[in-house]
Amino acid sequence: MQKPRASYRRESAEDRKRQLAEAALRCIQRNGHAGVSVRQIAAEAGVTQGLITHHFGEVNELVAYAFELMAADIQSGIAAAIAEADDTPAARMDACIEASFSPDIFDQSTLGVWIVFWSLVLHSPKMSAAQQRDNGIYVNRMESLISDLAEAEGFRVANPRLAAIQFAAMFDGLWLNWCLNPASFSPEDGIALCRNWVEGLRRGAYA
Amino acid sequence: MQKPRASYRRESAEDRKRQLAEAALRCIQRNGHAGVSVRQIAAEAGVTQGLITHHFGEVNELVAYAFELMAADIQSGIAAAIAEADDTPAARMDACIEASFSPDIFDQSTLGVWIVFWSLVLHSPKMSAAQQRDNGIYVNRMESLISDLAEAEGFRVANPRLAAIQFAAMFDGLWLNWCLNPASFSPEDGIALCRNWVEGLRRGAYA
DNA sequence: GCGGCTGCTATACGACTTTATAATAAAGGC
DNA sequence: GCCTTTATTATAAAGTCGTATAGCAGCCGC
Repeated sequence: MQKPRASYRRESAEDRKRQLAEAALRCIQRNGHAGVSVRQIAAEAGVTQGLITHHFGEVNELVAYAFELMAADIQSGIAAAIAEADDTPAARMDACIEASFSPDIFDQSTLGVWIVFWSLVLHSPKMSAAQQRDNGIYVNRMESLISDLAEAEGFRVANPRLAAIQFAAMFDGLWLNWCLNPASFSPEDGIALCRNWVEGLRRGAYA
Repeated sequence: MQKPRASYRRESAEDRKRQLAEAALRCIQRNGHAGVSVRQIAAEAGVTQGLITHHFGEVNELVAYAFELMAADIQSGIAAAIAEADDTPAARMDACIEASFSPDIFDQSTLGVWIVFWSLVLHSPKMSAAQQRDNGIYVNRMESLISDLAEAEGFRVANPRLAAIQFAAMFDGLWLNWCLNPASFSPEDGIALCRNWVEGLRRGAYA
């Protein structure tokens, strides 16, 4: 009376982990927190539950892995845009701003997943560690952009680190608010607002 | 073999709903999303599970109610601080900033709950409606503060509504980031950063 | 073409979840 | 002091959750 065993493809651990993580992202995108479930994710990936245990031990590990994957994607998107820009601090700063509001990132289903991740950070050490890593990279980049711009254009920023934290927080806040209420402003508005913020830097508001 | 029925106090619907909501907040504070559970909340409130069904029908309703309660608290705290300030636009703006970083609001356990709420908004119509109401009030206030300040001090802000949205998003972003990583900056830093942002306004960065 | 490694399936178990329903007792009106 | 109202308890039913375990089967080396 047993179910006949299903046929399957054997995959490398790395590939499979990625597949599972991507399935997890789709589940969270669709169902929010409710999507964080071994069964749902396994079904989405077209495998059985045991496979998640096998590769990750526990679900939190999988979720943290998915987070890191997504964070790396976002980071590399922004980094690439900056690298492609003209090699002036102003152009690089602007490229960062534009990339942050590009459809790849500034997308409701992407950000919806991101918000769920945030809510997990406080209660999962793995997630917390991953978030701190990611945020550190993020803020460091912002700090460089700000410092370089200040030096190139000859204005002063008293504490570039703090300014960078604010800049990063502003992005997060705009992402969050737009995701929760997309009608309130457009991506172009977001870009304009961030440029204004930089203009404030130039005019010595942070000196 | 039945359990002897426990004695209890009868309370007005309003009081009981508030008690349940407060218990829910404590549970979420303690356990994040896992705290959103009829059983946990009922235990925390010292009542049986059925009572939640009785008063709210389903859990989401209770959570939304708790959200509104907490949102109203935060709003009234900030509103009170503004009302107590000197009646100049600059003083009122500053009071708003300081209140936003006061220990009542800028508190990890408070913000931790808040983040969980955010993550629920996208998947719960009730929560979404409540969030939009709350956010609307919030942004409106910011817009008034900005417009009044601009008029009083004679600088120009091209789009006060958008500026207000950014200001609000900046608060959210700073709350979020500090909550996830309290070591990165202090409340005083947050206040200084927001003042700098206002200084940017004054210097015409948003004209 | 034949073993062996291990990725993978299938299944079971126990704890926990929400929601529904009937019974009970507390409190207010009279 | 009784009677009604209804807030509240107790309990059940049905489902989902995560984790563990046993063994099959795809693939690699030979």
